[in-house]
Amino acid sequence: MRVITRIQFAIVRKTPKQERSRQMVERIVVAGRTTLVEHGYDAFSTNRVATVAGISPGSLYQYFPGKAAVLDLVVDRYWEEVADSVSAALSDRLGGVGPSMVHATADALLSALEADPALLRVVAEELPVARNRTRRAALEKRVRELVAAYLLVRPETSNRPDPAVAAWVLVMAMESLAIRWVLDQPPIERAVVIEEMVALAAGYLGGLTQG
Amino acid sequence: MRVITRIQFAIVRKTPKQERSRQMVERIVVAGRTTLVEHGYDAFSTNRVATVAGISPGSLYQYFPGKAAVLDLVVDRYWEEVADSVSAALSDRLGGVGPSMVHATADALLSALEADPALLRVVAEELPVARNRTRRAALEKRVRELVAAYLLVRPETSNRPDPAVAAWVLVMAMESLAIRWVLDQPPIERAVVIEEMVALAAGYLGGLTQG
Amino acid sequence: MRVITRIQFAIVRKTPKQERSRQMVERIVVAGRTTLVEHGYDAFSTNRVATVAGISPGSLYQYFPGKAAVLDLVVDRYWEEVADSVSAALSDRLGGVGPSMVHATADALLSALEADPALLRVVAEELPVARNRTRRAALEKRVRELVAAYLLVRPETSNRPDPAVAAWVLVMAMESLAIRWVLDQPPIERAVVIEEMVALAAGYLGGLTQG
Amino acid sequence: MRVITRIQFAIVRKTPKQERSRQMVERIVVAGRTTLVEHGYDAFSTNRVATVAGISPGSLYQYFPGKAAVLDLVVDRYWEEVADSVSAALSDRLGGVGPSMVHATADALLSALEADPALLRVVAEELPVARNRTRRAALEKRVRELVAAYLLVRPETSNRPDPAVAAWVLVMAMESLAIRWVLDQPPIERAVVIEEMVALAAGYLGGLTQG
DNA sequence: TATGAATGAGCATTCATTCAT
DNA sequence: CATGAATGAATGCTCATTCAT
Repeated sequence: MRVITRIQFAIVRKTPKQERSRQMVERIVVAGRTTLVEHGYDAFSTNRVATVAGISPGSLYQYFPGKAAVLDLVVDRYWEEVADSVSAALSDRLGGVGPSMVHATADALLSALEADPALLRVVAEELPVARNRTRRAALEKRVRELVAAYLLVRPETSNRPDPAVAAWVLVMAMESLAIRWVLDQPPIERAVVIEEMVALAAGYLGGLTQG
Repeated sequence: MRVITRIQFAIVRKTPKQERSRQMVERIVVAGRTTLVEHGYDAFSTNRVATVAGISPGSLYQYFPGKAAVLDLVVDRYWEEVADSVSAALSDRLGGVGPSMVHATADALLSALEADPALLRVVAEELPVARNRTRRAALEKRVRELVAAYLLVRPETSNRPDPAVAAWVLVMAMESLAIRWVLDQPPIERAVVIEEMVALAAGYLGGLTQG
Repeated sequence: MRVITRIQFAIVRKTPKQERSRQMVERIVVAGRTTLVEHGYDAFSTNRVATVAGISPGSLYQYFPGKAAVLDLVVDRYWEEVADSVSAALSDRLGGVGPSMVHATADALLSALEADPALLRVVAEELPVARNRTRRAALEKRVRELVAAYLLVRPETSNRPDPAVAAWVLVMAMESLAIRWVLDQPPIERAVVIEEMVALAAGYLGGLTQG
Repeated sequence: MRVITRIQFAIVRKTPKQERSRQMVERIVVAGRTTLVEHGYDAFSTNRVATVAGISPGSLYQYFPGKAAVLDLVVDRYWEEVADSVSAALSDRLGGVGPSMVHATADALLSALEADPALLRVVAEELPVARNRTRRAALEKRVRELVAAYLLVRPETSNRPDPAVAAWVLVMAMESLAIRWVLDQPPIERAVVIEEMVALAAGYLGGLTQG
């Protein structure tokens, strides 16, 4: 065990150079995220991000090819975090019955989005969506495929004719509801939205009511 | 008839000054919309909008306090058009049975969004959404209240405990699905999305199947 | 006469707007020339030129599409001045005999170049020649054609088989010698260089010795 | 033989340190020249040159005080090559008769310039000429002195009063014509320019026709 | 010595807004 | 009212040079 650990160290550990580079990238991404959250997209200039990161504008370009790349990484990280949470919750319950799975997933999604509403606001509302379109689409696809797979494996859980279509509808609706609930703060209790999301999914699929 | 006309005139007619002003506002809004559709948000500069409107940049500031105000009005108009279509479809069917009403509404919504996909793309994806937040929220509210009223008047159509909450969920889900379907062009037939939207609403409310 | 004058005024006079614009272009060109002469090409930045011209950087772009255009105009003006002097001297003597014509032309060329040696230095030595290549080539061509025409009209003045070739050789040699004499300041009297230039031309053409 | 070798070694061999240094300077100069030829002066950045030389930007500064020094040496080398060719041709014919000497020299000059037109273009047209001024002047001087010496030794070959002046005029004119012919590619045959250059020199000196 | 990450002043250009005419 | 020239702060980015390792 000890030996294996050592070998893993030898393989996984970065050289000092790579390590320092990774740290700078991290500092810049954090600075970018901070800037975005605290001052919005308009303030997201390379000079400002560099200043917040405590480096010179020139140094930023040693780690990123340009402003867009910094933004991309910040946004990527964000959606990745969200997708990770949701995927984890979804995967954990994949063997379970319908409603509780939806419930857990909705809960996980809300939690992930609630973690940093300010960043969610910027990412979802202030950004030229074109920028994060691809990434967001990729993550939606990832979740969608998970859902479609589930529907395919357990056809008795759904009345809908096409699992792919059903997955698209479900993921889109759930995502939108969750985002809007977090951002718009309608006078609806957290537990209530989740219930409603479950009801929406359950009612749509029909078969879930038996689960 | 004459009298009525006069009265209407008295009420509706603006002074010449106001009338001219209204026309200029109109020209500017149209110019802004055109610019947005044809060249995207990046090209939406006050100078360009003024040029397209056939006026000088200075004049634009006589009718709007700044660039943001022009953008706001353009976006307002757009969502107003969409909301008008949907409200009309919804109001027309308010007396009817559930599923067909949802069907008609979804159809109307899709049609409204399909009318100018280029503008929808800009408004929904390129714009700093914060800008049109208020207005869009207002329009969603308008439709939501209509739906809530319906659910209140016909409680048998819904199993959901809180009509206001149900209306929020429904409107949000329908709007999101429609927008994404138009913009992302997933491989789903138009008729199919509508069916799925109906199924989503029907399943959610539960009672619709009986209506 | 008075009437004609008035008409000419009406035709020639610029509108106040055009006049103001012309003055700004002038100010910028002068500022560019000054910058070039006093601080060299490295200092020729749009911001500096604008500052020297007493305007804001943005204003420069109302009169020129970019930095290159300002530089081009400065350089154009310079070579035009030089070519004008030389052409004038050449044209004046076109009917005269050989050596005195060459003498007068060389004198005119030297005088033109001596007028602003600092600018000559920058234009001839510091500039990315690509920039003023075209213009300089055009002016050389202009003078060359004049010379070729002369040689064609008065074949007895030249022993050289091809007037076009002879013109190319003469113009190039004279231009180079004049520029280098002004810039390098070799220990050669002004009168002597001119004499030598005359001798060079006369000897080359051969027939001139009779003039 | 062995002894001689040792002596040569003692004289020629640098200490290992000097030797290594010389090699690095060489690598950098070659890298600079390559960069200049392949990508022009704009690409001539210290970082790029260092990369091409296979060293780090910091190391470059161990061998050169700055970018300018690298450029200077590259340019020096170039003009030295050219001057070597010309001097050689000139020296070879120093004992010979006039016209054939001029012919051979002009031919050598053209050949030297034609050897690397890309570099000639950069050196003669793209560079801030101020940079290579000194060196180029030195090389012109070298050739000039050779010519002056010849004129002094063989006064019968020249009608010109001052050999130094005549040498200046001749060298300048020949050099300029050759450079421009190579770079501008006028519609003149190679043999023809050489003939014209010979005629120019011969006519100028006058006495050559007798030689 | 050699390195190469870090620097930071500087660049050309844009555009929302103002204000004298 | 209308104009449009003028503004000037701000932008993304470069690159010759330095210096801690």
